[in-house]
Amino acid sequence: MTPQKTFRETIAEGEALFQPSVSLDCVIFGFHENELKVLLVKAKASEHWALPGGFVFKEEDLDDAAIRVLKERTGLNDIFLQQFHVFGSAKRSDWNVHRTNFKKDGIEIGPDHWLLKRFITVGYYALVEFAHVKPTLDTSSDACTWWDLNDIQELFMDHKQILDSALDTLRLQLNHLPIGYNLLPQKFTMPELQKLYETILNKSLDRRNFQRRMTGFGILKRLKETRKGGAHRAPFLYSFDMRKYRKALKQGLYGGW
Amino acid sequence: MTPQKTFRETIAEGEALFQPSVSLDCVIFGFHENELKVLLVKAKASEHWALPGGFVFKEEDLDDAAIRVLKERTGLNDIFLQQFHVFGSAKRSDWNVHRTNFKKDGIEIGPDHWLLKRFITVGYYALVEFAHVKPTLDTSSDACTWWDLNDIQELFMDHKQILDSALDTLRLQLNHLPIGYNLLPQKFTMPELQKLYETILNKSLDRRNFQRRMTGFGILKRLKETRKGGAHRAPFLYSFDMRKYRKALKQGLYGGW
DNA sequence: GTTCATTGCGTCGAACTGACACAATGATAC
DNA sequence: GTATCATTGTGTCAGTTCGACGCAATGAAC
Repeated sequence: MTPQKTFRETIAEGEALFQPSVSLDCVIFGFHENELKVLLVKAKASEHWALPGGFVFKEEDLDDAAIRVLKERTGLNDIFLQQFHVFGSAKRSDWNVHRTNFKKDGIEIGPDHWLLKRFITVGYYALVEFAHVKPTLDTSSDACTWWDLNDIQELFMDHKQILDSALDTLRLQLNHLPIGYNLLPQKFTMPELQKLYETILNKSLDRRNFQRRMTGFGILKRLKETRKGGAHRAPFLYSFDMRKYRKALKQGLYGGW
Repeated sequence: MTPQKTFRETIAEGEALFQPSVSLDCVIFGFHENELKVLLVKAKASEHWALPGGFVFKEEDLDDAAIRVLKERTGLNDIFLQQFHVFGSAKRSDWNVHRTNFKKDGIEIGPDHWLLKRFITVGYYALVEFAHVKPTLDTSSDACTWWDLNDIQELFMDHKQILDSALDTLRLQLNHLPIGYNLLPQKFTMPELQKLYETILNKSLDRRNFQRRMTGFGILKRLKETRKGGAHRAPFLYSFDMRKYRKALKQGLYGGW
């Protein structure tokens, strides 16, 4: 069973397999070399790169479908994954434009084909540890790789808008959720954590105030080790105190009212 | 065209009219007599009360469908309305249980009828001014009325869960959005605004600190008038400074980082 | 006019925030 | 081996905010 064949199969049998009208797209964030990255796929159906997405099997929970898509693209289970918005504009998909692209691959689909119908898509965003991800092709894609957030100009259909919306959500969540755990390796230094925050917020923070604030949350454990090998003074390594981390995940970092 | 007839028509023609698989439900919050209220409908299809909901026309934007449902139930346009979560469990709907209820109303539907299929529903929550709402029946309901939040025990399908989720979202939004504008009349007193916050958060706040904080946001205008007629000192009336209010809606009340 | 719950305004110490100083560290250059 | 120097750990300090509470003014009820 070649990939091409399963792709054809999916296209042929999709209507029977999937919940109609509904799709999902994942904005998968990673952090590498002090830059925020997004995992994109090059869809066969288009010239453009796209967010990894998929459809929901008829007996499958929506959230499980998102977990499945993530697992298929990254090889990862047990990941921070959250829906953030539904994109339901009537005109958001224009698959008909892409019929010709299918043709180029020798795949003919009729004008009433299920793939050409209107889809309402649920946006999920995921935070993953860059080094653990093995970007994996699926049968409907030519490529699957990390993109630097700053290099992304135009994407398939409304996927750029979905991406921007996910970034907004991430920036908002940064205020009341302990984000670092999902994007950094288990052990990390304070400057690394700060770079992550600076990158997401796109603004520089005071080193000393940042440290005071983060330690103040009480969700970090300072280890005895330091990160040697840098050109200067070796910073301490930290890891998350999982008990307090989970508590903060539920309650939020700020009490609010 | 009697209501009963359009109900039958909708049931008969729905498959051709609506986007399959997708529905939406609205959690409509109001504030009255110092209590948080939710607008519910008594569905013909069930013994239970339900959230006002609907389906998406084939050429209609998802958000427009929510606006339409809200307009139909409340008579209101131009309302604070926001999607907050998608409920996509495969087992969330068990319409088959309710086939018998249709039968009681003399409506027979087959086992493959579109209404019995699986739906993924998008949850919207709305904040409305209680006094402006005219609860309006639709053709699929026996009743439509306000319920006190505390009196709601069990609802249709998973609607109680949807309601609880909306309330969580509202409580979270309270931290960074100027909420009062949508739930209170144009002119209101500080104690009234405080009661609203206390009701939503289910906890009492210090009168003086509340006032300092709210005025500190700079989105309120104190009017020259006072609310006479109360048994004691007449409190000043306030209204929202719309320019600063809209700015706060976009930027959030707290800077965060 | 007295009563009294409620409202407007203010105070005070504790906690937090932003800006910055200074010493310690550790690889690199010489 | 030692000087260099960017980077890190820790601390200070003034300005601001926050939670708790005091007190006088108000206005309907008696």
